Amino acid sequence: MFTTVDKNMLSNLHQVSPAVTSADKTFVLLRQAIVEGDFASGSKLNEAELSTMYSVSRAVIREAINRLETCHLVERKPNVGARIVSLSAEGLIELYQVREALEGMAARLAAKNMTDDEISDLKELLNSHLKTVSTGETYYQEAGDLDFHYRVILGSKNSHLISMLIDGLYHLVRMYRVQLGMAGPRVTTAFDEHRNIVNAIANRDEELAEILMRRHITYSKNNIELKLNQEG
Amino acid sequence: MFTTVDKNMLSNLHQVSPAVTSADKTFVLLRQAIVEGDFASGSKLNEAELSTMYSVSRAVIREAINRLETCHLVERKPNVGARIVSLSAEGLIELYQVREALEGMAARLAAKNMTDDEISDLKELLNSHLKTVSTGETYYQEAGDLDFHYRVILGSKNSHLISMLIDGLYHLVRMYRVQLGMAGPRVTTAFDEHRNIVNAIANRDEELAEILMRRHITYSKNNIELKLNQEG
DNA sequence: ATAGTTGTAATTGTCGACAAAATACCGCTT
DNA sequence: AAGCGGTATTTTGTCGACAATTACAACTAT
Repeated sequence: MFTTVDKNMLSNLHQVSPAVTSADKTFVLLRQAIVEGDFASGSKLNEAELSTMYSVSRAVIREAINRLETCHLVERKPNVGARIVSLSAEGLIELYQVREALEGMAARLAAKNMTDDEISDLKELLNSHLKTVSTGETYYQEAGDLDFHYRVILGSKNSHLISMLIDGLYHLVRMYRVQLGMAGPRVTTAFDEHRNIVNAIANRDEELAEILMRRHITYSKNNIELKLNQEG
Repeated sequence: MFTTVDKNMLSNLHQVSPAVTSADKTFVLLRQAIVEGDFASGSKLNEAELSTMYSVSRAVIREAINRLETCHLVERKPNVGARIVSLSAEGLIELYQVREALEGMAARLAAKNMTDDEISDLKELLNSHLKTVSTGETYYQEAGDLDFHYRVILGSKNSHLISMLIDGLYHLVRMYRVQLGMAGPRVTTAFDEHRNIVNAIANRDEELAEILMRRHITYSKNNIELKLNQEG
C-alpha cells in the first residue's frame, strides 16, 4: 500500500530526470520487477519475450538490459544473453563489504560537507522516526532507515559515491532483502546507532562518523548472516 | 612504444572475454581514445559522426556510448546526447576519496583472502620493481604501480570491488593523469609504501593493510593537489 | 549405450529507415 | 539593436528486418 510512496520519497531526494524516454521507463519497470522477485533468480531474459511483454521494440529492451547490467542486476554473455544474477550468501557479504567502505567514507565526508541546515533537518528526521519506532510500524521503520542512509550519502556531496550507492548498490541490497525475505529487524538498536552517527556529524568529527557508520553496517551484516544461518 | 604491452599486461590479470562483439570493440576503442584525450573534455559525441568514423552502425555506437556512460567517462542527457565528462580539480579529489574507501577495503580483504602463493608472487613482483626503480625508467615505474594495485584489488576476491575499481574508476583516474599531464612522480617513496602494505598483507594484518593503503592513496592525492596548485 | 556430428530452430547482434524531439536559423516586431 | 516566433535542419529515439551466432535434436559410428 505504501510502496509507491516510499519509492517516490527516496527518489525525490536524488534529483534525477524522471524517466522521459521509453527505454528509461522500461528500465525502471524491469528493475522494479527484478528487485521484487518477479523474475526467478538466475533465469534468462529473452529479448523478444520482454519486447512483447512491455510493448516496446527489442532495441528498447536491449538498452534497458544494458542499464540493468551496470546495476549488476543481470549478467550478460556475448551472443548468449542476459540472466538475472543469482543470489548467494557470499554475494550478500561482498555487497555489505562494499557498503561498509563506501558508506563509511560517505559519513566521513558528510561530517565535513553537510551544511548546518542539512544537519538540523537530519536531526529532525531522526526525531520523527523516534515516534514511529515506538509505535512499531515495520514499514515506516524500514523507510526511515533508508531515508537516514540516503541523507548521509547525499550529504557527502561526492557525486561518484552518490551514484555508486543510490543507482547501484542499494537496488541490489533491496533485491536481496526482498527475495531472502528479511524485513527490517533490530530497529530499536539501529535507531541509537543512527543517533550517534548524527551526533558525530554534527560535531564535525569525521573520524568518528566513519567509524560509527562502518560499525552500523557491520552490525547489520552480522544480523543478516545470523538469520541466514538460522534458516539454512 | 610500451603502451600496448602495458594495457595487455593489466587486462590479462582481470580475465575478461576479449571484446568479441562489434559494440564491444568499438567501446574499447572509444574508451581508449577518450582516456588518451583524443576527444576534448566536455565535447559532444555525435552518433552519426562516430558511426562513419568507426565504420559501424549507429546502434553499435549507441551501445558503446551506453557503456562509456556507466564508466562515467561520458554524461548523457535524454534527447540531447552524450558529452565527454569535463575534468576539474574537485572531480579528481572526489575520485581519490572513492579510491581511498574502496582500495582500503580491498587491501583489508586481500590480507584476509589472498593465498600464500599469491602473496609470494606479490613480494616477487615488488623485488623486480625495486630494480627498475633504481634504473629510473618512468614508464616501468608507472606500470609497476598499477600492477601492484591491480594485484591487491584482485586479491580482495570481492567481485563488486574488483569491477568498480578496474572497470570503472581506474579508467577515469588514467584519463585525469593523461590529460592533466602528470606522469608517475614520487616513485621512490611510493615503493616503500607498497612494501609496507605487502608486509601487512603477508602478516594477515587486515587493519594495518587498510590503514596503510588509505595513507598511500592520500599521499598520492596530496601530491596531485600540490601539482595542480603549482600550475593553476 | 555413448560420444561425436550435422542440420535445424531459436536467439542475439547489426543495420538502415522512420518518428519525435531539440537545436539552429531567419524574418519580424518592438 | 535586441528579443521573440515560427519554420527548417539536425540529432536522438524507436522500430522492423536481416545476418551471425548459439543451442538443441536427431542421427551416425564406434
